[in-house]
Amino acid sequence: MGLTKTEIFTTEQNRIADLAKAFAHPARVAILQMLAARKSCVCGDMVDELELAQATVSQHLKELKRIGIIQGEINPPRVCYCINPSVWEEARQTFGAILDSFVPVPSSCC
Amino acid sequence: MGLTKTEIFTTEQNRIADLAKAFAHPARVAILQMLAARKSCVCGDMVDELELAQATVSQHLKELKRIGIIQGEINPPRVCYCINPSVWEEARQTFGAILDSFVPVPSSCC
DNA sequence: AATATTAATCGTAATATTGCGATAATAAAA
DNA sequence: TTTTATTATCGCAATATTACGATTAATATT
Repeated sequence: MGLTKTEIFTTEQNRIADLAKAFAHPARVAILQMLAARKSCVCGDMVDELELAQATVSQHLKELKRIGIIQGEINPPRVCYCINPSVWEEARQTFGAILDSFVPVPSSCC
Repeated sequence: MGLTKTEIFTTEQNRIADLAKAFAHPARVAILQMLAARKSCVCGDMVDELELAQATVSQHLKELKRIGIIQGEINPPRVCYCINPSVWEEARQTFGAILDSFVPVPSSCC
């Protein structure tokens, strides 16, 4: 098939998956690292840093905007992108919670 | 094209992306949540919990094994899956580090 | 008004992912 | 040895993702 059956999972599980998708491609990791470090902010500068075409970078930015983890401010003819602090915090909480929910114990089955 | 240019990114960026992929599909989130809570452990039990075919669940387990975040112990005719504590800890460190690397400041550009 | 700069979008191509039925593999149990 | 139970793998189909050239859109600048 090739279509994720989102309806059989909880809203939370789907949101976790979406937040993880923000980090699930090395180009998006690179973009988020740049924005987190405030190394660059303008789309064109990021295109220069990454060895990817402008259209490709723009597409990754669009996906990050869809998830909500970044926001753009039009400053013609440039667009300045920034991390959305509240969604970044949501990601911190979300990954923190799930990753803290497992505590290793010696007597596990394997 | 459709092929991620892994060679233009750092090993770290590619590893982060891989670890994120473990959580980037709601079915895998559900599997990891079950394993973290030790709710179930055997493949067949997970197939019962999830409304997905056995082949599909097996494929997600394979991907999680490739990433290293789970490990399986053959206990014929069953296979018991568990979280790999060291890779889980790697994920904790990795996501913790990247998510802590951004600190909001009021005077940002957008 | 014409030009230049920058980013978004469109169209296309190729690879990846998701999902499942059918089959194979494995080893215990009868 | 045959049967049963469980999981992995194969083959296929459909959708998603990644990537890029070309074009469009928006707005300063000349």
